[in-house]
Amino acid sequence: MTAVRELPLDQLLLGDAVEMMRMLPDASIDCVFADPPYNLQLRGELRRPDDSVVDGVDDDWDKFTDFAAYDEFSRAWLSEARRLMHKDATIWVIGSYHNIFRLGAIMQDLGFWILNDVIWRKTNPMPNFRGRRFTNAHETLIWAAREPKSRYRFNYQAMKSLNDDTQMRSDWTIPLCTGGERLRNQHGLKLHPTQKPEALLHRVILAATNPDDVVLDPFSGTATTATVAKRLNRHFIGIERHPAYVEAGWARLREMRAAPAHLTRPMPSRREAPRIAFGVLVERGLVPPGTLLHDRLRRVSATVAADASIIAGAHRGSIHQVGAAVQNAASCNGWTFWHIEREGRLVALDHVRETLRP
Amino acid sequence: MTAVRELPLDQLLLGDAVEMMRMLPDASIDCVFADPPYNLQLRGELRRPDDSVVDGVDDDWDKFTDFAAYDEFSRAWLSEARRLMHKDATIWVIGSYHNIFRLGAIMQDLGFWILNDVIWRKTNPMPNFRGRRFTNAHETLIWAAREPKSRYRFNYQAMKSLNDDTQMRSDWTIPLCTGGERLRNQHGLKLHPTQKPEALLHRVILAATNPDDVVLDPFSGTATTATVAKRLNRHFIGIERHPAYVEAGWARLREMRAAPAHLTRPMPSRREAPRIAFGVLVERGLVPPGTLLHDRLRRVSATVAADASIIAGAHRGSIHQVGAAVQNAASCNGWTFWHIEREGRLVALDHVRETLRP
DNA sequence: AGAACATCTGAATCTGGCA
DNA sequence: TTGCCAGATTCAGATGTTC
Repeated sequence: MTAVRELPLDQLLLGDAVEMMRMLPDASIDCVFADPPYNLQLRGELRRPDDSVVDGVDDDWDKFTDFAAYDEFSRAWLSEARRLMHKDATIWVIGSYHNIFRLGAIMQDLGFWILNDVIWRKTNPMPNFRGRRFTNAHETLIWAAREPKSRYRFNYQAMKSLNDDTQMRSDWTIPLCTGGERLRNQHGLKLHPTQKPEALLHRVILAATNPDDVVLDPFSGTATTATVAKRLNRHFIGIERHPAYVEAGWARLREMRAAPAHLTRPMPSRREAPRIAFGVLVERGLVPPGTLLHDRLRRVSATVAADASIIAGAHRGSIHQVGAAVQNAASCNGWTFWHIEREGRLVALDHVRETLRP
Repeated sequence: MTAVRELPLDQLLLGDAVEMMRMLPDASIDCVFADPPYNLQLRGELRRPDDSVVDGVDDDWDKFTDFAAYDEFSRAWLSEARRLMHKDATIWVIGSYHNIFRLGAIMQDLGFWILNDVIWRKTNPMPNFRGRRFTNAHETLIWAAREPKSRYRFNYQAMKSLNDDTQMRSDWTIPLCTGGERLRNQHGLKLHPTQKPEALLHRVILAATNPDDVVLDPFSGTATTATVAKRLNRHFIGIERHPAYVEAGWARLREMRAAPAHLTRPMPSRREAPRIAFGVLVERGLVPPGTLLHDRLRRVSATVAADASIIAGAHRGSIHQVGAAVQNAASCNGWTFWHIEREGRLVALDHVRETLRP
């Protein structure tokens, strides 16, 4: 494969993460999700965190050789990922205490701007059999923008909606991937040691992308990221070096149907809603010239002029400017500060404005 | 001050962390708890939606020019701490995404052996006022042994007892330090910007030390670590460079009474652990160690231990077991059997527990 | 006295579009 | 790039005030 101009959209690419990423063009990716292997073994084999817990090999880590090799490997793929990300793109990286501190520090050194660390709290973690430590009941995700000035996407209202209408917190309680979702071979053994739950990717993708965005997973495994991306009408590119995983991933993708497009758009946020100027309310007679505006407790009032400026004593200007002036404040949201009287009760301008929205 | 041979036990030392640690002898400390500056990089004033100003951390001690400066500072104090720790000692370090990845990587580089990363889940975090990120609802603790071969202390049964008789997980749900526990100045403002809850230190110290062990806190602040260590009959050494904090710490220590020694020993590990959900009340100070419990008619009484077991005569165990034993009954609901005295009246534990529910 | 309501606050890397 | 300014944005819990 040689470098391509056009992105290979909705593909699982068989090959090494860094080598394959080198083929892709700069600034072409909207979001990266990466579940990197955590250790480099002597034969170049890559192991993942859960593997080490089961096998008990975590105690055998040779820190001097392996930390350096792991850091070099991490810098290589993170640098390539950063090149592929456009200015406002974000990246998610998941790991455990074995590797996440190194990954986080390297990301900061490369110029990524951490937005949150997010905890995946497992409802059903593997117990600690030897009773010598706390049950390892979580993994850590780092969510970062390409750079401090990125104007990154965050679907705040969608996350709030997903969480009973309160802000989504940095700790997510989600079960392990088990049961029918867990891919198995002919012998009923799990196909991949660390298959992530689709619920986790659902939240990641819904939080940080829009429909038709391109999500890259450089350690695709059995294509959980790609599968959820397809369901949510996002484009995906997966890279995986084990042919068996790629094959299983394609089979999984064939089974997945995308949800109807209108259901996968994030909950519209007020920030992104079309702006409605106060003048429109005046023009259309909802707040005719001469109307009296009051603050919530009727301590101050103002009069609406025909040009949608308002007048309070010596102050004249926008609803925001005059609201700030009468409070002696630096700034003010006039939409929520000012009210009009309707049937004897005060109603915020913000509420009046709602009647103009679809 | 010059180097000492004997440890200055149960003292708050006024001075710089690294300089003061240099005075102390090698391999003399059993456990370190460190809450270093987080290197927050706050760019401007932040206001709540109601336009009030958030009182952020703007202290000089949290100002570093860049990551390199922060790393150098971190390597210096972590190296000294490691020299002071004996072979089997452990260290706890708390931080947020701003600094914890750098700290974790440096700890690994210095030869510490990470045992767990532990998440402090805050029940009542400050929201994200701008709706641009996930609510920052947790902080991360790293628990590490001095070296891979350390035979470190972990009071497994005490942790299990504190957690409803199931293994203590790596995520701990504990509220912020507020209310009466929060130290304030004459004007009612918080004395220290980042005072940690005693419940957090209770769990840390109970998990990883024995009575009479020496706990070092190189960034002692208002002496939360020292205060909880005293309550649990551990020795402490606190280092703090701000005289006002040291003074407040001494005042706080004078108020604290150590619990009776036999109540602060961890639950014997061979013993069948009781089925309780009582530990949270002990940890949060609602039923502090040493509290006397009575039955409704004050015919029998028992004493609360730090690990939430209770003692009545020769009986020691859960509130349920001891309740059954003193009645010569097959079983007993300790929540309704045992009462504490409040303003001269007996209140059932079940009622005390209600205050922790929403 | 107690319920109902109002106010305050906590380790925070906290906006975006247009001229 | 910088400056201006419209306007979007909060949860749990403790404490204080009013009815």
